[in-house]
Parts: sequence; structure tokens; C-alpha cells
Amino acid sequence: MSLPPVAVGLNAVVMAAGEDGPQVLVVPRKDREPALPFGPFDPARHRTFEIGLREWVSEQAHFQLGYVEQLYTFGDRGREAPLADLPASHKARIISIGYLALTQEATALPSGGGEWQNWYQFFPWEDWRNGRPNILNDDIEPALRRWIDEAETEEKRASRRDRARITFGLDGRGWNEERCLDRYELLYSSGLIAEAARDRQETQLMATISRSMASDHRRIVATAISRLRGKIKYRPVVFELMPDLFTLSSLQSVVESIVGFALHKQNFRRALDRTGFVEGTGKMQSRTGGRPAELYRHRREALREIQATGISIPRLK
Amino acid sequence: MSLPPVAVGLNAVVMAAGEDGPQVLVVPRKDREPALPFGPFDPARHRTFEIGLREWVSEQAHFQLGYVEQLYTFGDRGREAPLADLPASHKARIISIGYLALTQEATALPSGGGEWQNWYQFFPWEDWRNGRPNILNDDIEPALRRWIDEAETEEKRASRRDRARITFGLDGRGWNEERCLDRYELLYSSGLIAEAARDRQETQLMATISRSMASDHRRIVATAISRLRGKIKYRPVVFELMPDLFTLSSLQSVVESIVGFALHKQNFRRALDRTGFVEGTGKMQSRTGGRPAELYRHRREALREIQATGISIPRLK
DNA sequence: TATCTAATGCTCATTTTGAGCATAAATGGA
DNA sequence: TCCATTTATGCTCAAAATGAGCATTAGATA
Repeated sequence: MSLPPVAVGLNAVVMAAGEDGPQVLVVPRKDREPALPFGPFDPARHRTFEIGLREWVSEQAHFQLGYVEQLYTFGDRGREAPLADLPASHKARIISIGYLALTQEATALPSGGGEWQNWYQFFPWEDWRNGRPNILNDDIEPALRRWIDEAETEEKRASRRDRARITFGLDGRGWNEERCLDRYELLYSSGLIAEAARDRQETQLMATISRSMASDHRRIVATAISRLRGKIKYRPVVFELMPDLFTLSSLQSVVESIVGFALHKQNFRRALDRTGFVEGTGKMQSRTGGRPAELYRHRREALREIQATGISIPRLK
Repeated sequence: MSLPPVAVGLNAVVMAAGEDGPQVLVVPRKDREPALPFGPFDPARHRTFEIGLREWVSEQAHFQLGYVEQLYTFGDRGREAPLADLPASHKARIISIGYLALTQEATALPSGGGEWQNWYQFFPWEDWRNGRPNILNDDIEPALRRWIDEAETEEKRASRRDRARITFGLDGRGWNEERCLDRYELLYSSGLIAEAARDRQETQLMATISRSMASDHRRIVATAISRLRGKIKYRPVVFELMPDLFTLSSLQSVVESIVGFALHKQNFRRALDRTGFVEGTGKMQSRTGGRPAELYRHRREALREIQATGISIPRLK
């Protein structure tokens, strides 16, 4: 017995964060939705997926990846919406392995390749740094309630209601920032996301509440955000995003970019201090307005000394 | 351009825990190493990987999977050691997607299929429930020190030393139970694991310090253990392993099976109580010796009410 | 009935959080 | 020059969560 062919795609969600908030590297495509950096896995050339991914990104985007971790392998039929630049192994089922790559503050990119875009363009409902985003009350919640009511049986309605409550924290249930992927998937199921209509080959106009991406790439980005929001709490991964020297405020602002809400400054510092992950250098930075801030550096040695945990996230209420 | 073929295998690490400690479902193979339940992904038949996995496990092991999550996709050349029962798409590169499945206490299995085996047969160094396992002092540490000294340059030796220290907590550095996969990979790199010699096609006899598995299956189990040990702390997944009614002691013993060390009983209960995940039923169980214990049940509703976290793990020192 | 073995209940000293008040050091006008 | 503004830092205090143990309770058994 011989199985139908399968083609493997490697997708990179390359993230950075700086002055302009959290960034993701996307490849713009003329008159089409932007895509993630993407390349086929070639078993003849690549001993491992990661080697393939690095080679591919460096070739195509002239960009050397640093920290990389595998996210998830997607293979649902009907959600792949093949990209034009995929080698046409005709009728092959496409499965995509998503990777998360973290890199220092958005460096200048060679033109013609990828460009940095703010995450929250694609996920405006995830940005609570300045309070609850309006899009939730104005568009999402009403649409979700409509979707709940549309279900045929009371049982199905109850199940939809539960799902919406948990993922979006409806009815005073509290927002859990790590549920970013669940929220994306719910918006997809309920048809609020442009990709859903596209995958069902509906031509119906969508109320565009956010920017969409090629294929299932926005889903992969949502996976990356969820992973990063979780991981930051139990592994010191934030430092992969920081330059060599940074102020505590800039570190805090990067963490806030990621988790999507504001933190209590003093408590953030106190907890950070206890981890031993950072060390003052004595150098100062005079930024715009206000007292100059000390520059700190990441103590990589700390990883060896202590039980490596992440960074505490004291939510500001 | 057309890429060489790729075959996708779906592997399930099915876990349970009961009186006899933590169990994993393996398929014994005559005169060969045991394997995980395994099946090829058929893109023509399976809309999603998970559907394929469930269908496959239910067909082959007459076993319905409940909780399932994807672990990782492995694709390193040279570590796959093809299984005989793989459909021979000649020369195809085999990539395997590992899944973690949790199920209630080891139910009787139809004979001829899989059978339950204690995890720690495959990972004896991971079981600290009765204190530090002897195998660490007797076999592993000396072998690791030899491996460190074998490196050619001082720089390489330092790097090996660091790696060994962090993963195995050498020189009083503290054992981190979540590093199970790192430890397996280190033992593999340092040639202490039978699979390493096999993959290098050495015929050299191995000091067998533990049972090995087919292909890269033990690596997948190590991934599952690491994932589960981490996840249990921030998601209430333990309950997937429990029967409807259970005593707090049996719950604790399941948690201990997973994390691999003993917990402080009173503190475990206090913390568990606060989560609101369990509820006494008033029914009692008179077990062997000692005062009868109350039977509790899992309050699934709790997931909706509270910010779902995991179970606190108050280590007993 | 005395003894053993678990299951439960409770206490107490430490640590870790959550919230804020207070002070310090630049910058940019008035 | 001096003051209002804007950040950066220091510190305090009450509340909650943890880590360790002692004490009591309730069946099973010799």
C-alpha cells in the first residue's frame, strides 16, 4: 500500500519588540494577504527541520535566526489555502510546521523581503494595554451573541455560550491572555474572521475587524502568541528580545507588549530583582523626559545558578 | 521542482496512573524492542491528524482515546529507525508526530494489542519518590564525568559540564523534574542509551541501564513526560487520569507518580482545596489499614468559574 | 481493648503579593 | 533661575500563600 503524497512546509513566526510595540515579520504579497516567511522542507537537503528553517529564512530574508522553537504542526484539510510559491507537488496534502523565532529589536531589513508589522493589527482584541479594546464591545461580543443564538438546539447554544464565555471572559469572567489561540479559533468558527469565509469559498463580504493573513498563517501567529505569553512566565525568554543593554522600563514595556496588559512598575522590578536575571551596569540613559534610567544587562549565568523560572507578571488593576 | 517523498507517522503516548504507578501503553514486539502505538497518517482518509490518530488507536488497540494533545513533530534524519509495520514508501523520509493521550486508570486491555508498562522502567533515573535513585550515583554520574573528560578541548569539556550540571542537577544544583527530555537527550548524546548505539549502527554492547524502545519512541515518551510534568502545574489535567470518585490520597499519589517525587500531604490538600477543583461526596472508602478516606469528585464546572490554573506541587523535603 | 495506620485538622513563622506613598533627577518653559 | 512635568527608584504595610510540623480521629487487627 502506498500513501498519497504529503508536502511539509516550514513557517516561521519571527518576533521582535521595541519602541513600536510587538512586531512580527511578514512577507507582503502584491494584491494579496501578507504571509509568514515560508519554505518547503526538503528531506534530501535538510537533516533536521530546524536546519531547513534557518537555511530558508537566511536565504530568503537575509536574516539569521537566533532562538527558535517548534510550535505546532497543522494538517487540517481545508485550512491550508495553498500559497502560490509552494512547489506544486500536485494534489499533495500540505502540512505546515510552525516555528517561533525570537530576535532582538526590529533590525533594519533588506528591502524586498519581509517587513515588521505590529502583532495587534492582526489581533486588535488582544491589546489591553490601554484598557479593554473597544472592538470587543462594538463588534465581537454582539457578533458572538448572534452566533450563539443561531445554533439550532438549546444544547448547542449552551455549548457555544460556554465556549465564548471561557475564551473571551464574557459576563465578568476575567480575561486570560494565554487563550489567544482559542479566541482566534472561536472567531474562525463563528465566521468573524476573513479566513473562515475564504476557506469556505464564500464570496460574501466580511466586516473586516482585523487584517487577515495568507493560508492558515494567522492561526500560526496566534499559536505563537499563546505560547510566548505562557512561556514568559516560566522561562526567561524575554531576554531573547532585548538588546545587550536595556532599561528596566524598556524591559517592562516589552513584557507588556507580549502579555497585552499593563504591569505594576514597582512590583515588576521587585520580582525581577529577586530572580537575579538582571544586573545594573552603572551606565545611565537619558531618555526623553524624566529622570535618567540605569542600563541593565541580562545575566546569562543566572540560568545555571538558580532554578530557571520565568518572569513574574504583576498585573496592574 | 518536485520534492522527495515524506511519510508521516502518528504516535500516541497513552498514559494512565493507578495503584501500580504511572503507566504507558506499549505494543510488545517479538524479539524486538517494544513500540508505541503507531500508525501512518493517510491524507486521503484523515481530515485531521487527530482523527487519524483516534481512528488508528481504536482500530488497532480497541481503545477509545479521550484527552489528546499534540506534543512535537520529529524529523531528524538518522533517528527514525523505521518500524517493520510502516508501509514501505521506499526511501521516504519518515517524520513522526507525537501525541499525548491521557486516560483513566489502566483499564483491562484486549489481549494481543498493547499493554501497560510502568514509565520508570524506561526512565529509572526519573523516579525520586523514594529518594534519589541509586542509578544516578552508580552509573549515570560516573559515565557523564567520563563523557565530559573525553571531549577534546577544554572549551568543549566546559560546555559538556554545564549541560550535565543543568540537566542532571550535578554539584548540588537541584533536580528539575521538567527536564526529563533534556536528560534523555543528554544520555543519548553521551552514548548511555541503547538507542544511540543502534542509530549509529554500532554493535557494541551497551551497559543497559534501562529498557529501550523502538525507533525514537523513548524520546517521544520523554517529551510526553516533560510536557505532562510542566502542564500539571498550570492546567488541571490530572483529572483526566482519575476515576469519577477518588480519595485525596490517590489523587496525590497520581500527582507524585507524574512529577516523580513525594509531596507534603497536608499542604497538598490545603492548596487543592483552594482551587475549588474537587468536592467531597460524603461517601467513604475503607481501604487497607488506617482511617477511611472520603471520596471526592472533580468539579468540572470549576473550570468555568475560576481562572483555570493547575495544581500546586508542594515538594516534600 | 491496646496498637497501628492513614486521614484530617490546625498552628505558626516565613515569604511572596498587591497597592501605594514618597523621593530623586532630568527637561522645558515662564 | 525656579517651577511644573515626567520618569525612575525606594520603601512600607497589610493580606495571602507557603513550608513545616504537631495533634486528633476513626477503622482494622492482634
